[in-house]
Amino acid sequence: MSLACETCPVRDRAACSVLDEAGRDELSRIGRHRTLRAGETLFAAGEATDVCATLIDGALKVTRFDAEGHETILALVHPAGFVGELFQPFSDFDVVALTECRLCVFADRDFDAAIAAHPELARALLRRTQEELHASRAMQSLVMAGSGKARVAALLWKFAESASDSPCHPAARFELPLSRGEMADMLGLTIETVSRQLTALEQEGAIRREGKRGIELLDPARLSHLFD
Amino acid sequence: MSLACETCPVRDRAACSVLDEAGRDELSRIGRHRTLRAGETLFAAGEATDVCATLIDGALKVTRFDAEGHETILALVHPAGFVGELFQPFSDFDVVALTECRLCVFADRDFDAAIAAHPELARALLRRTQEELHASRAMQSLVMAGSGKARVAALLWKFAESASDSPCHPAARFELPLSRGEMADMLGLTIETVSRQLTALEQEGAIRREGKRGIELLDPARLSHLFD
DNA sequence: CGATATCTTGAGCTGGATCAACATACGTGG
DNA sequence: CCACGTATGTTGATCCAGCTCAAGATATCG
Repeated sequence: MSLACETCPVRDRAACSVLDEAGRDELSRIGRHRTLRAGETLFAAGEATDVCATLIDGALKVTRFDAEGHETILALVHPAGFVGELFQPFSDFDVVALTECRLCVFADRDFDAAIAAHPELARALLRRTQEELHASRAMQSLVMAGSGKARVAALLWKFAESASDSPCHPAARFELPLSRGEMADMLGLTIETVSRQLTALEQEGAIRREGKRGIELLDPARLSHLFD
Repeated sequence: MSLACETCPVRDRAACSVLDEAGRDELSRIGRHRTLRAGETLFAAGEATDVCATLIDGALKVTRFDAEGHETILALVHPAGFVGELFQPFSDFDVVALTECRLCVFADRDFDAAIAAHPELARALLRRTQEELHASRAMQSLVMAGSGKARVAALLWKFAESASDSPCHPAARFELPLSRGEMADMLGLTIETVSRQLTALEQEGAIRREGKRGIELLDPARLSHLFD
């Protein structure tokens, strides 16, 4: 079998995990693996969106460039996540690898057929998409209403949560997965402002920095009360 | 039949339009009509989300209040639109009627069963949700990157498009469906800034105002080049 | 006709952007 | 191993778009 689902690290978390043996076999025949180097583009804005994919390993960003060449990061995609606009002919966003990535890629038309054949797959994808919509709206409200410090604090919190094994409990110590510039692009701020807010948070005793990317949460409560 | 789908004004645009006669009959048995007065709340943040709904008539807003009581409008819902988080136990957002509304309401558990029984319904909902996600991300990038004038111009454009019968062509003249305050809440600006940007756009010759809510597009190109 | 809500306009203030300098890490080749 | 170059991050100084506060203007309605 080409896709070797048996050894897939996300086989029980990805959308395809809701399928039975036969369904997964079918998907494995229409899909193919692909790897991306860090910085490589999966879809580009303006191009035809004829494929979709499940991320097996690594991290992707969904971004948009405005007229002046400024990049906005709209979402991050983690392993087991799904990308692709099944129903829109052209993409308005770029999807780019942040790190080296392994993906399971499907042609849109094949995947749409699989959705029709396997209702539970459609339902799983619906669930995923509703969750993404929810996350997008949460981000939108943060960016629209929150101050620079609140945005940085919320992003730190999100990273702390995803670095922790127990969900909804932030890790006390973690490494930032993004550079200052990437954080700025996610938050609609500049590199300088992100840097200054991190120093401010450190001076207030909310966090401690270790090197460029290491963060220790000294006072999670103080951090979380800055947003929400 | 309780829901009288035969006379429903959105029967060929709503998610349920993909169902055959039998499927629609089934839905009509599990759903019920509800009307909301302007300002009435359908869901409130923090409450259990045990129902979902298709909007038949009127307009809804999806909003969030931050700690200081500031409201952010995250999305508008138009007739044939669908609201409801099928898979999340509690809502993080309020859904409130902007105008008097008629809705077709379903219990989440019933609707989920209908999705399982009718794959085409799941697919239709998936499509709708992907489109909403797309719209949410477009809004997010506008708010993160765009100036005040760009945001106001983009909102005018959106209203002009939805006021026009032909899609993708803005109406030359239309009435603003929102107050200045509601526009400000959608754009992450203040009432004063929205008002000032409208005056600026009028002085530049891009638009002409007629009374408080009437807008005439004098120079659509000048307007649209401000964003995107 | 006054009362209340909505909108516009003006005058300053401020948070984050911009511009600029410096610091630190990390190769790569001499 | 060190010298240098590049990428990344920090800090300082200034500027400006949009916020805040305040005053009028324009409905709309009993």
